[in-house]
Amino acid sequence: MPDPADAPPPIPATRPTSKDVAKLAGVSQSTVSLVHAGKWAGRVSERTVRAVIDASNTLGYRPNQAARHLRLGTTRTVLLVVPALTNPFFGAVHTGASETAARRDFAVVIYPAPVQPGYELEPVASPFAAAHTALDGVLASSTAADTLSGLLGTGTPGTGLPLVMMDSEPGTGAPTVNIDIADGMRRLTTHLLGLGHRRIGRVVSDIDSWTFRTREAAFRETLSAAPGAEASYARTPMAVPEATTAAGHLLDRPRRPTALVCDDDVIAAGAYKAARARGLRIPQDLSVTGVDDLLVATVLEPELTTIRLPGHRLGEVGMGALLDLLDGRQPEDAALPGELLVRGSTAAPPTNA
Amino acid sequence: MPDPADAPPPIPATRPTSKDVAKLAGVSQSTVSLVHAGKWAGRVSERTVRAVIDASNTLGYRPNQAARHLRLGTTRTVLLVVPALTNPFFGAVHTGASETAARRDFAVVIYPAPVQPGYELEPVASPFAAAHTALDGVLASSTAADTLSGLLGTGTPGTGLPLVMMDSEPGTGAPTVNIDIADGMRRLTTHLLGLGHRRIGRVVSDIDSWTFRTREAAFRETLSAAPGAEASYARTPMAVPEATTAAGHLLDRPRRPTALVCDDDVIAAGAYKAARARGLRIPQDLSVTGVDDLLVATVLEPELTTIRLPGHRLGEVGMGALLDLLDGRQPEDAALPGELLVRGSTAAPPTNA
DNA sequence: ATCATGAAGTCATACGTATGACTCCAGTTC
DNA sequence: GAACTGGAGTCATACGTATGACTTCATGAT
Repeated sequence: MPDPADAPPPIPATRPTSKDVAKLAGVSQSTVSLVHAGKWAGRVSERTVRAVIDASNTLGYRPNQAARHLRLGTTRTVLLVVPALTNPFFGAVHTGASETAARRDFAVVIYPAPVQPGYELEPVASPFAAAHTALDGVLASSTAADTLSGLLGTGTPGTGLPLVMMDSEPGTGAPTVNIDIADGMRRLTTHLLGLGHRRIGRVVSDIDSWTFRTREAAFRETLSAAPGAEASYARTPMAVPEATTAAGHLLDRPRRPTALVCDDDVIAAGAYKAARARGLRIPQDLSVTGVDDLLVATVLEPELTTIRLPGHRLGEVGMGALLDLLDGRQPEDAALPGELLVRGSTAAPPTNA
Repeated sequence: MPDPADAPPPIPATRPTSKDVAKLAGVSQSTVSLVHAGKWAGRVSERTVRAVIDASNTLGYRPNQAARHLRLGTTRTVLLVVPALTNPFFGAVHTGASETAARRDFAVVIYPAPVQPGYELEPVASPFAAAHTALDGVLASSTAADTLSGLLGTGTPGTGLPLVMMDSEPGTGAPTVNIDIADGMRRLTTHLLGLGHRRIGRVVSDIDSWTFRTREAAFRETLSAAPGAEASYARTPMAVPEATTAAGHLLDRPRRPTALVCDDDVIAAGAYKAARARGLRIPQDLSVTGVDDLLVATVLEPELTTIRLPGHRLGEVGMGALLDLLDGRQPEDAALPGELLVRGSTAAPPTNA
């Protein structure tokens, strides 16, 4: 049996720990921890700090997150609940949110939630519950606040999870960060009324959530101020084929609307198809508007008049509010302005209308 | 001083632990752990199991993830690296990936990476490094494999992280899961050649990655088999305005191409704009094709002939491969078929061409 | 010489779980 | 009655970190 002292120094296959670094640097594990936490001022000399850093680098040491999570009682991970990432708007929200989170050393886990109708509890509950205890907070979008907060359950003690809602009814418990879509919708409606439109069709989303209720309320409120103005309605899922059908119903009415105000750009794309199928020219025979300013808005011919929603900013501000909440500061409800973009799809109604 | 025995039972504000459950159920902490892990067969009687479950429910107990991560040396969290979530294709990839992950109790953290040019290392490295030790593996898409694997560093011992690449050069280290875009591109090119096109313009992405190199290689290979066929090129970022300009250059050439084969649907949307600006009708004067089958493909008029990429499936299969890898099984390289969708944007070239 | 002071570290412990090694006991077998 | 068996649990410990309490030592003040 060879002398063990002659054996090459054992290279551990496992990830190095603070103890390994301590041994190499000739200090205690505490010191390593202090250095890595940046809390060594007045406790560790600069020379020792350098030695620890050098040792850490040669070993490729990274603090074990699981251990610090356990010790600190925090995971620096938050959950982002969005309806579907296949909608680029929520891609933007995520990007904004995780940039802000990263800046404050938080990770973001996404849970894409089924949208329709309201919220299915089952599919949300299970992966969510699994991650439950590994989360510090939740940033949720476009959903019934009560369902979600029921899920977060302040019922059982110590179970409540800090929550910020995006695009949701303010004043219902959780802090909210919204896009001021009411303002945008008023400006849009005013724009159409100013062009002379009086018979306006609304192609609305079949999702019952704050943002769509608000869009409709702002529309009606603005319309009611214009004498003689009237509205007709069609409801549709937010997909092109269905929206085409829904918009078609409005266009087939005896007193055809001269403008279609759609709840988002995808629905507007359907409206274009319906108009085209009936030989109606946009904007000469029919004005069309959307909401979102997605890629399709500028691909449509003519380009779509729409309200640009600041998704990226929404994510930033929403995440900022959540992180403030986690720091113990109570964030104020926020409302971000949308922007009316007037493009080629709106014009004065035909004179014979 | 009142008798402490008379004080009401202290209700802890903190989350209950397995110890609390144990006390309530009158068993040891070990037993609680065994029950929750489902490993009690032959070690705990059914009556006791029920008692533990009841106690857990009344207290609202959830195992602390940080503690089990530490104990088990695993976090059940993987990183998904994608270029940008604002591209709905990657939204689909994420959805597929996280569904598969959830089914096996894994969480997915996204890191949206800057695409251009190649990969910036700095921005990737920092949030990534932070999460580094909290990850079990990485599923990465569309990037230079060497940059990323350098980041994952098998250099320092014990630092390597299991990695699966999507849409990347096979055989360069990590297992790959790709879309067989070469096959799709061959079919697409054959389709155009069959219609009679011989002068074909290529509007290619300026990103240098496997998928785009492969598209081009398959195109050229197919074209070279057709006598007299020739190709012209324009390079562009994947955004509508730039693509419009690039496609315009091709259309302004003396011997104008009769078809434009674009590297994706967004670029194709730009080609539509360029054609329209020059009074060219699609498909009578010019055929156009894309790749992806995004929403825009069916919004364009006429609808776009394109290759549908199974993004959702890519995410599923990619995540499956990664989880297999984590289980110690070596996954095989996979290639998923794309689907050629012939729509209204392709037809025979004009006879006078 | 004695004491206080502050710098530079180390010690010991707790976070909550999972699990291999035990113990204990009621039957059973010889 | 002794030895064994298997069921039902418990014990003790380790995972890697962060941090309040402690120690040590040199310096300067008294």
